[in-house]
Amino acid sequence: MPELPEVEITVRTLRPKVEGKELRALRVLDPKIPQVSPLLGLPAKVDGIFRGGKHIVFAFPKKLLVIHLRMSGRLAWDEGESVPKHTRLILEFPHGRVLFIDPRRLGTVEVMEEFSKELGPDALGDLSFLEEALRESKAPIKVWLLDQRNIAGLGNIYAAEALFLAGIDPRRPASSLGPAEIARLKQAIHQVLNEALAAMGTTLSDNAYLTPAGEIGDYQPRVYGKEGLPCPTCGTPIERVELGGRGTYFCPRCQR
DNA sequence: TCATCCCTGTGG
DNA sequence: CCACAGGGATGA
Repeated sequence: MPELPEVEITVRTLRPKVEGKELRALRVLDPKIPQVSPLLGLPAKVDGIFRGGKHIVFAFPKKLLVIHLRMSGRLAWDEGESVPKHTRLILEFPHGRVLFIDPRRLGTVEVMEEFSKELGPDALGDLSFLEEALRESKAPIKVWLLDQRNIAGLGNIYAAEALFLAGIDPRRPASSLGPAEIARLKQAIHQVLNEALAAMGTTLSDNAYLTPAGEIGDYQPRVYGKEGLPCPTCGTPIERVELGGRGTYFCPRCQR
């Protein structure tokens, strides 16, 4: 579910709630999740919360608590008492709590000394590295963009959306993109991510993603999930193919 | 570089 | 019932 914009919105929403606050206790409700509580030495003050690719990092004076939401996870800020269905972890603060809710149980929770993941440059940052990096891979550009070691933050929705805006066929080998196409791609990635941030992310029909405040994201994909529907630009039916095992949506006329 | 697996839920 | 799902680690 969550890609860079959803994770970034999550972090921004939680920041004023948890930064500088004391984490009193941590309750693990799912045996799949490791007992991280002793590792953190609670209670402990949250120095900061930040995003690393799609990871959410709670920074304590000596340790980091790193959460990845994977497909169906989300964090919620809650000041009530009830425990919603699929709650896997609860971070207890004096004035409220953070709930990790994850129906599919694919999300991960770990404690690290320092943040070290094999992540490429952040998708929101300077993308000038793409010129050279794309030359070295024959993988389909869509598959390349989804590999977090290449570029961090894009997922299945926004990779498809960026390629649509750039007018690039997702099946094209990365190394086949010319300078003008790469320039369009860089611009399109930033545009799509910034649009999604402004919209507070994307909430699909299943409502799996909500901000920590419980609000939906208003981003409206142009091609993702739109198989058979008319392309917003030219009206040609959107097609779906499988790339790297993931559903991939594109306009066969606008994207070449 | 690919399939397979991890899980559970939903929609056709 | 089967297909599919905003992600990623793993092993062949």
